Amino acid sequence: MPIFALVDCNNFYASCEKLFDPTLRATPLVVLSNNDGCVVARSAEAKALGIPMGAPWFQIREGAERRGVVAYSSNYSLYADISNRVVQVLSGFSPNVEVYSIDESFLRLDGFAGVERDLAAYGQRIRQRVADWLGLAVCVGIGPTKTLSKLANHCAKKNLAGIDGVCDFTTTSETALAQLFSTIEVGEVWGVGRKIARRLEEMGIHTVEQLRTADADLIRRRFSVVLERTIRELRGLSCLELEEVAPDKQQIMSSRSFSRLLTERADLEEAVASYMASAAEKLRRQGCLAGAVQVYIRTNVFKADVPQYQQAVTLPLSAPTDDTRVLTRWAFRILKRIYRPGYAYHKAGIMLLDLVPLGQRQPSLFETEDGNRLRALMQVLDEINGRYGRRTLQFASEGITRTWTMRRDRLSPGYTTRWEELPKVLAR
DNA sequence: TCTGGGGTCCTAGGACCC
DNA sequence: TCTGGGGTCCTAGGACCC
Repeated sequence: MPIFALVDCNNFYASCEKLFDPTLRATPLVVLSNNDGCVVARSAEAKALGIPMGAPWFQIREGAERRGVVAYSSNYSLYADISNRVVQVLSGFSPNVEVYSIDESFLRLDGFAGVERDLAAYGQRIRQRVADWLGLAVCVGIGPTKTLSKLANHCAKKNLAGIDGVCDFTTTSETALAQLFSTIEVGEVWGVGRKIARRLEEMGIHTVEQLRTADADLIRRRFSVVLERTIRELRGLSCLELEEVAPDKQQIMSSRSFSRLLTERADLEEAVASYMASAAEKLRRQGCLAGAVQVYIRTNVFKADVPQYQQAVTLPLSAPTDDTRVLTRWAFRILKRIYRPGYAYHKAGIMLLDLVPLGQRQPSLFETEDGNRLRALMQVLDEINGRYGRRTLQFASEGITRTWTMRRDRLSPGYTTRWEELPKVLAR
């Protein structure tokens, strides 16, 4: 029988911000989405004050600040770096780790039950080491399936069945499990979102236990095989495997809201060129070529009183490519086609689709350029930017003054990723 | 003034094939 | 009155996750 552990960092972004600034230790703190838009993470203190997840910051700012809440812009290079360190530590506890998201990893613990006195104690050692080495709090959920380990993690966080942040279902009796699951809302289950939860409620299924004991065939017919699989996982039958090697992306997207509304095509071109540059870099890192490009632009959907417009066009390429210049050229063509003067644009995005690995490239019959030379150029570009920082070398089309880039008014230093921003320790 | 970004999977339906 | 059977592929839309 497989055994999964799900390790999840508590209030991850907020905790990262507190890590290098001890004065924030007891401060209610929130982290904002790109463009300083919405609350996407809250420290325990901010949660205790009732700051809602996802709230637009401009709406709640005044009240929150009055109560001492401090807001930070998202600092993804910091979070990504800390995340990698957490994974490093976790790799010391299991040979099989799946990095599920920036703040969650699944571990296989099969066989450990024979060696360890009990898995909950092992979970405690994981918690202790992450706390000692990184200063972060994590919770550990353990179960015979991924879905159950997720649920165990939920219980550990809410202190439902776990003691001190660890909850192990593998040693919980069937009766105790049934009793516990009767107290948890069905919406807490991994894979049951708002819509499905509502439909289940209409069928009289309110708790995890009711879903677990529901008629799987009926659920399959009324919903889908996905939810049926969830039921089997809740019953302890493992249907989802550990994915240790992240599969290649099937599409790469890059989009941002602007810090101000844009009306000129030239400004939109700068944004589209910038998004394309970063998407194409990701594409090359994955060793793939894009077979199609999509560009979209839109006005601010929240402003009902101004003229609205949005348009997206996808263009298949005659030959797949990873060359930023070629991709940008096509993106500009699409932009030219969908751009309408007279609107105030709020957001643009690009997508790279139909990705194929380099080795499966189907050359065009009419190809004349030397592909290797072009590839070398992109390689040099990526190496320089990888070594000296993003946009050390950039395309002129990405813009120089770039007055439209997203707002990041409260950005913390790159504590672990920029030499000039390393924290200083002053000895006296 | 101000409302995020980036993904995956499944299903239904239409077009097409023999 | 009555109109087959068995498939594949693609796309759009909807659900979910973080």
